Amino acid sequence: MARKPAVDPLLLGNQICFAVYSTAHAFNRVYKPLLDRLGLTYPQYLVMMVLWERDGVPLKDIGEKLFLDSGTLTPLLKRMEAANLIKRTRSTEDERQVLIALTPQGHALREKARSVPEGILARSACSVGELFEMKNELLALRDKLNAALGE
Amino acid sequence: MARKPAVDPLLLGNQICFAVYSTAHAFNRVYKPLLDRLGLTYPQYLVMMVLWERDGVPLKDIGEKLFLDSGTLTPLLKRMEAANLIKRTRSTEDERQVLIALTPQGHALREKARSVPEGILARSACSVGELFEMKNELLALRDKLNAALGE
DNA sequence: CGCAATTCAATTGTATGCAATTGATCAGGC
DNA sequence: GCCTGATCAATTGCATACAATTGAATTGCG
Repeated sequence: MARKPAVDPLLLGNQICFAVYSTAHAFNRVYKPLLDRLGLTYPQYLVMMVLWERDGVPLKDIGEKLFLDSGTLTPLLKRMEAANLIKRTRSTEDERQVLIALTPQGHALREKARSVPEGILARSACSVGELFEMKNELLALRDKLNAALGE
Repeated sequence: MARKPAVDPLLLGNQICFAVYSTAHAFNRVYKPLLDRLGLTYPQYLVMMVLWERDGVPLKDIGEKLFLDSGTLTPLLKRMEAANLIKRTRSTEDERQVLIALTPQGHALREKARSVPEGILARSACSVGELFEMKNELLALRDKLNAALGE
C-alpha cells in the first residue's frame, strides 16, 4: 500500500528556500518603518553600511560586497545622489570606474542609524547568540550556493 | 583608551538580515536555470507549489501562504494565465473573490518539477538534516518578526 | 606600437514587491 | 430592507533585481 512520504520535497513548508525568501520579506517589513525615518530603502541602507565602513569605493566593489550588479546599482545610486547622500565621480586613474563617496549629510546619517540594529534585535525576539549562529550558517550556505554557480 | 567593540552592529558582516537577504538572492540564482526549463520564475514556482498541494484556491489564500498581496499577485497570475498554467475565475458565491485553478498543462508541469528539489539540494552542499534545522529556525524567526509588526 | 579581448558602467526590457487608492461586493446592525 | 463598514481584487506609482546589450576605456599580447 502506497504510503505518503514523510517529507514531500515539493511541499512549500519543507523548503529551505521559501523559509529564506519569506524571512527576507519579513525583515524588509520590519526594517521599513525604521529606515523610513532615515529616508532610506533597505538596499540603500546596505550601500550606506558599505560606505560607512570604507568611503570612496568603486561601484564595482559595492556590487561585489552586496552581490548586486550595475543594472541595480546605477539607478539606486543615482537616487541616493539626488537625495544628497553620496557623490558619484569618474575615477581619474581609470575612466571606466565610478567612485562612490559620502557627502557630509551621508556621513552624518550614520549617527541617526545607530539605533536601527537594536530596534531590529528587539523585534526579532531572539538572543544575540542565536542570531549569530544562524547568520554564520546562512553565510556558509550562501557561499556554497554561489560556488555551485561556477561549477 | 577607546577600544573597538568586538561586534559593531552597523557592520555588514555582522547582520543577520544581510545574511538572509544575500542567501535569498543566491537561492534565486541557483533556481533560475532549473526553473527556466519549466518556464517559471521563482515566485511563480511558489504559486504552483501552493496549487499542486491544493487546487482551486482564492487569490487571497495564496497571498497568505506566500506573504504576498494582490498588488504582486494580480499581475503575476495574469502572466501565468497567459502562459496557460492557471485559470482565474470570479467565485460565484462571493463575487469579490478570484479563484485560481490549474489548467491540465499546469497540473502536468508537476512531473517536470519533481527533479528541482534534488537539484537544489545537491547545489546547497548541505545535508538534509542541516537544512531542516536551519529551515525551522528561520521559520521561527520569520514568525517572530511578523508578530512584531502587529505590536 | 597596434589591435583584440576584457573590464566597467549605463541602458533596456521584464518581473517582482509593496504602499496607497479605487471600485465592487458582502455582512451586520437597526 | 437600508446603510455603514469591511473585504477583496485591481490599479497606480515607485524601487529593486537581473539578463542582455552597448559603448567607452584599459590591458595584454605579439
